[in-house]
Formats: sequence, C-alpha cells, structure tokens
Amino acid sequence: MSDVKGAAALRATVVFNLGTLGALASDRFAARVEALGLKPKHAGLLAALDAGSAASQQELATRLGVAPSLIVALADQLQELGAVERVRDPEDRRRQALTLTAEGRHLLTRCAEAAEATDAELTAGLTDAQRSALTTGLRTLGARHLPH
Amino acid sequence: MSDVKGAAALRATVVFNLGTLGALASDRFAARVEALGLKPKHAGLLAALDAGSAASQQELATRLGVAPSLIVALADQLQELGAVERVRDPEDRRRQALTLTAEGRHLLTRCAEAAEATDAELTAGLTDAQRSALTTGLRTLGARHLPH
DNA sequence: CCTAAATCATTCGAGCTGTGAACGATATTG
DNA sequence: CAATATCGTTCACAGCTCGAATGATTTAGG
Repeated sequence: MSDVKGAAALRATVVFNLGTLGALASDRFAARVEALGLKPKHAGLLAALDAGSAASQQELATRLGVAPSLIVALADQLQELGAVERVRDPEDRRRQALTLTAEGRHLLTRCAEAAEATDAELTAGLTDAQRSALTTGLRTLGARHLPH
Repeated sequence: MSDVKGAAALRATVVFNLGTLGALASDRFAARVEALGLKPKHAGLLAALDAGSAASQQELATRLGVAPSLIVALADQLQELGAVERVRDPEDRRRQALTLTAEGRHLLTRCAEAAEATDAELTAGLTDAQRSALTTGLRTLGARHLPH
C-alpha cells in the first residue's frame, strides 16, 4: 500500500462524510420547515427556549453559539409569528426574557415532526440495526462535543 | 408519554445531530487546512481531481454540486498555489482540462492527513466498536445519498 | 458551406447569513 | 455619586455562493 494518501483517503474519513451528510440533512430539514416560515436557526431557538425556561437573549446566544445580534433578529421574526414573547425582567430591566407562547410550542412540535420526517427519509433503506447503530454513534459523539 | 413533541424530540433526531456535528466537524477541518492556505472546498476539488483524471470544469461543478462560476474561483486560487494546471482540451477548445500537479498531490495528501487528525480528535474517547459502528453507519448513509 | 443554436469558461452584480463595532439604557462597584 | 460593566439593539460590513450576461468555440440544419 502506498504512502501517498489521495482522494480515497479523504473520502473515507468520518469528517468528510459527517460534513457532507450534515449539509445535506440540514438542507432537507430547511426545505421542510420553510413551509412554516422558519429557518433551521429558528427551530434551534425554539428548542433552546423549550429546554430551559425563560432565558435572557445573552444566554441563548452562548447556548446556540451565535452572536447576540443574531438572536435579536431571530426573536424579532418569531415574535412577528406570535411564537415568542419578550418580557422585561423586573429584577434586571436590561434583560429581555424570551418565553414560548402556545403558538411557539405548536411550531416547535411541527419542527420536531419535520425533523422526524427528514430522519425517516434519510434512513430509509437501512436495517433497524444499522439505524440504531448510527443514532447511538451520533449521540455518543454529540454528548462528547456538543454543549448539553 | 405526551403527544406534544418538544425540544427533547428535536434534539434526539438524526438530522439534528448530523447537522450540528457536521458543522462542528467542518469547522475543525477548516481550521486545519487553513494552515495550507486552503478552504474545505479546495480540498474537495483536489479530491475530485484525483478521483477521476483530467476533468472539465463543468463536470467538476456537477460532481461537487456547486455553480460553475465557483469552480473558476477555486481553480484560480489553486492555480496560484501551483496545485493545478489548466490545459485547453485540443479536442474541444472551449474546455479547460484541470489536472493535479505534483504540488497538488502533495497538498491533497496534507488535506487527507488533516482529515484523519480531525477524525482522531472527534472520535477520541470512543471505543473501537463505537467508532467502527459510526463510520459504517455514515458510509452506508453516504452510499445511499451522496453522488458516488 | 453558412447560419443558428448550444456549450464552455469567465466576469460581474446581487442575495443571504452572520459578525463586530457602536450606542442608549440599566445595573453594579467603590 | 462617579466610573465601569452588561444587556439589547442597530447598522455597516465581510464571506460565500449563485445566476445572468458575455465572448469564444463547437454542433446542427438547411
């Protein structure tokens, strides 16, 4: 075997498949939630809001790993859709506490359904064993590298 | 168990982990190849060139799934680095045949090393069984959804 | 042949996404 | 009470990619 690593060596790596498939999966998910008037980041924000209760925009920015100014724009659009409410924290009036409305919870549910539909589409044709091996592998990786 | 699907349901999906981890992995790979003066797309182009021999830029555009105008920019920069050569196809002088130079093959090798290093970093702390389950899962998915 | 249509590479302008530097309002510290 | 820090917001800007227009070349049709 040659010591020259070429295209085959690159394509065989985890990072190559993970990156390519990740982009593909995100695109498919984006196509689905677009019908709800949302981008994937909106779904991420909704999920972050549902996970912990009412959070400041700063906290959300660090949780999602984006700039605070982006949270402003996302929250503006979600507010326009009636999915979130902004309430001044009476204990610290600089803070805007973001909370999910009933409509927001509904949208989050629809997002989860879209994600599951995308999952089904992606993993169609895999055996149950393959599918579960994949999900546990991804979850293990996520537990190790994603802020939980 | 409630019929309201919330944040937990979204975070548990394959598409969520695949998307998030894919972005993370791509960022880490990008950080490594940046030292070579390359972006991930450059590495992808080098790999595509190594896979099949001398290809027209149109073919490469469809192979990589990007606009032909992007290939122009990528090829310009790789040419500047001495990694590729543009040769007019004598059979059809509209076509520019892109070929890897020795320097290009060297760079591709370094890219593959960077990818393997990123792999090691990502999968550190996984058991061998977990790692192989993950790679086979990803490869199965890739074989089904990626242009091969 | 010779003209019309198609194809290739290239340039250029535009859209989208996200960031970072200001700024005003509020809170904290000494 | 003054100085400093923090929060949300606005705004200008950089990065990335695409699509339309262009010129050169090839192919198809009469």
